[in-house]
Amino acid sequence: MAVTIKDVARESGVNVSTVSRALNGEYGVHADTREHVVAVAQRLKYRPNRVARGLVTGRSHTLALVVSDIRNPFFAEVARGAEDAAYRAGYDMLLCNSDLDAEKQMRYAQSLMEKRVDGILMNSVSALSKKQQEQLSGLGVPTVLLNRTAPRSAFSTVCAENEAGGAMAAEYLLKLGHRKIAHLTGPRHHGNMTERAKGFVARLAAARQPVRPEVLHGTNDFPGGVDLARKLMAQNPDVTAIFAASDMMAFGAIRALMEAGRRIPDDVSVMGFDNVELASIVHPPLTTIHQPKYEMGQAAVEILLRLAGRGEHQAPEHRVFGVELVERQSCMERKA
Amino acid sequence: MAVTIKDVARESGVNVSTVSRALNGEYGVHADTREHVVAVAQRLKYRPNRVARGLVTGRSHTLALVVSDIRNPFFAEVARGAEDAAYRAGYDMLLCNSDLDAEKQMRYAQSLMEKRVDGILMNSVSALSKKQQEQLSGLGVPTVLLNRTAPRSAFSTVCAENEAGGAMAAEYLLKLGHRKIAHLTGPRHHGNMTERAKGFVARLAAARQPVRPEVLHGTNDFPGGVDLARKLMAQNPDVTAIFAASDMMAFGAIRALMEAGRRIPDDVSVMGFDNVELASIVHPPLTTIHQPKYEMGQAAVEILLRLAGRGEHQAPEHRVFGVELVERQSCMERKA
DNA sequence: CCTATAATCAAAAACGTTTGCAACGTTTAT
DNA sequence: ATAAACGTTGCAAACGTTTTTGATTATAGG
Repeated sequence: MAVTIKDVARESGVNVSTVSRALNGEYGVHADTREHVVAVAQRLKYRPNRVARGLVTGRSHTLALVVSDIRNPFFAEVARGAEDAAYRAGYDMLLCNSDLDAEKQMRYAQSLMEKRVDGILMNSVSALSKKQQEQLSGLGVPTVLLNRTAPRSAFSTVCAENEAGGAMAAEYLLKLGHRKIAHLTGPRHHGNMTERAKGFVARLAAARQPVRPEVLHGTNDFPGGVDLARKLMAQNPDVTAIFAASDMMAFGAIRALMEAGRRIPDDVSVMGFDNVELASIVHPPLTTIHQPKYEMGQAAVEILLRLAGRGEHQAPEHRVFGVELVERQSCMERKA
Repeated sequence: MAVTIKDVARESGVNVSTVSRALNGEYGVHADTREHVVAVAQRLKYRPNRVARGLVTGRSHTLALVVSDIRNPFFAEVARGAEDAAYRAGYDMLLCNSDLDAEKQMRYAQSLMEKRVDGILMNSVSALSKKQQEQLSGLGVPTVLLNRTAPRSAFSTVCAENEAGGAMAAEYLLKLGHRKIAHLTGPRHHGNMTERAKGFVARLAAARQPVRPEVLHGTNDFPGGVDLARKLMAQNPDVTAIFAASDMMAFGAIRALMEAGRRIPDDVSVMGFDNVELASIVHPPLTTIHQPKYEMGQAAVEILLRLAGRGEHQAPEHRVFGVELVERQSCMERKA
């Protein structure tokens, strides 16, 4: 039905191998024949079957991005950066939503390597057991982990300076004169979030007059923020500043605080982490720690492409991105 | 290197064809041999090469979603619905960001059919010329258009009741007593946005005391909303209600109004369209027209799967989803 | 006991490419 | 003049499946 390389060969009176070489711009075919073949191919509207090509070359020119949920604006931004980089290199990108579900994650991984993807960009493997992680890295397909420092594993990684970011937040809140401080974060052992907390409390503890923040664990999303903020108001009504481990949690906290009649930043200052687009849209505009999401996605596929290039020889690569505080209007000096 | 069907055949002492049938659960292989083959395959950790399979079957078990930008929360939601449906059916989904750029869109389309995707879910083809559209539909791969009523073309479509939604907004604003009304929308001839505007002005004109809204065209995003709202305040400072054709534009408008010292909803009421997650997060929570984004994505791939199932015989399918007004706190009765 | 039928499997032909190797004619070096 | 080298092309094998066809056996019926 579709026109194949054989049709082009027959029509232009040469062998299929010559057509292949001509069309792929390989060395060793006369300029005249190449020209002729190209013309015929164009006339017949020939389009190579990449599946067939993939079978013999062993490469699919396809990457995969597996995130917990593309609706999370953080991942959407990363995805865009990744896809742009892939597109530029002539690669396509599969999208997978894992919900951080271990079984789903493994099923995806299986399917992806059955399709011979050239590389996988994964959000997190924290839900996976040690054995599953080994199984994954044993698949032999280049993999880079996002927002995860895994120095000793076979995986490459791309992440932000989470710990430094936490410290920056602490520094800022301290500078504004806050002493009663809380930290709202995700589940325990959440990788990068844990790091943020670590940097935050460490910096607070290192102050001239050390402060021990209240840290509450919950789910890393809007409802989680609402929930934790309510809990906080119940048990520690006198906090004047809150640092949330993600913007979404910060939004939730703001909602809960407003509903309780607290003014922001007048009564309580709120900080986030990520700097998603909405951070500048909400009211009040959120002061937060920016991490370069787009660039991180981009960098991840660049690593992937490098890894996929050199066949077996894959020493993992690691890349960490700087963060910066972007000051908006959700924080102010503590009233005297 | 990887273990192939031949290895399984050799190891279990049968022919490859038998292995294939056994593993695919086809008729005509003895229960004992099937059992044995399955056991061997499991022991060898055999994973079928889907590229090879795709070459002979002609199906890739892959769908493609091409949207203008996955960072748009509307598309993220659609994408999630689509991907979930695809996953359930054992399909993978490619993600493409077109930026509504015609050339990029065509390049994607080419690449996708070279990879033999089984179906394409496209955001819009409005940027494409007539000729390009024909070229696209001539590709022979099932395609469903999102948010586009294209009754006469070869494409299937999934969209929301845009016109009715616009009318609902008008009705609501009218009921609140507003008479000086503006509509902020996207570029002219933007398909679904045009329909929203149409329903909106029509309903307004049909009122007992007809009102002619001010309608301004701009870009369909946050900055566009900011921009248009500023323009509006300059030329029509006395409007008391604004209906934006998308939530993102509404957010922009809110920002501009607030910066100008207008209170919402006290001074001016604002409505959006889409009901993205943020709509309930921003302050004030946005009154908007909800469209079932997740379900629309889902429905789109269901259609795609049906189309892909029956080979050539593809009569286009059309599905339109109802919308509903969700009332929050960005609108109030016009002061007497 | 022989044949018709069904069940099970093996053999081989596809699917559409890429690619190593041989063949060929022409030029260059010896 | 002959051999070597080179540039251009064809031939055929490979990639890992599915699927069609055909062969072999077992089962049953007459």
